[in-house]
Amino acid sequence: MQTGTMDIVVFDLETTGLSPYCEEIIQIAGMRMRDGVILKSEVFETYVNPGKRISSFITHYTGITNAQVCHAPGAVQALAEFSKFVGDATLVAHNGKRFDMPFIRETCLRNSTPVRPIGFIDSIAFSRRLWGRGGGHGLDVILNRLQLDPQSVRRHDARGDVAILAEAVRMMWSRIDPAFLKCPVPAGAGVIPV
DNA sequence: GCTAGGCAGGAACCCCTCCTCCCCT
Repeated sequence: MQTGTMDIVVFDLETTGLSPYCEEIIQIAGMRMRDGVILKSEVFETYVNPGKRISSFITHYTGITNAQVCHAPGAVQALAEFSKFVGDATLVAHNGKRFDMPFIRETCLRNSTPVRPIGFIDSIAFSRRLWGRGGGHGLDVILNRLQLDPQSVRRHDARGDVAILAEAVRMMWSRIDPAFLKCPVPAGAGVIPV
């Protein structure tokens, strides 16, 4: 993060399943936001070859096929490129504390990839801060609360999810701290390849 | 329309453990 700026990268993973310990990443997308401004030209996106078959359930859920990932880089290369894109920015993902960050951590561990610490914010924290406990904090619930149209993007594709999540984060953040001077919710830490 | 793993947060209770629910693909 540069002095005087709040650089974050909103990101999303698609995977072959829910468990970080036995499933693999198949797509990564990221979008940079600086001081509350979404930099739509500063995007990262790649498919990832999982080294295993994508189940029909996941293809149906995400729209991602085996053909789309078969010539894509593997997780080690894809995560290394993502890490370059991220730089020193703080990562933001929805339910990332339980899903996306463990997926990166465990994927690096399995591949003996050296990692570095990186700041991380779970966007669920913005929702909890704004709307308390009732009603849930799933992405669709939040989009509905913010009157954002989920049909405007391809949901469950990392590129679509990250675009609409970035807008949701921008709106939630601005309702808490319109100046975007610092993160208004507790930030944690995760790891990303060196 | 469909599966399954981990775990935060709350309850009950004074420090842990158990329980339930959430949320991601």
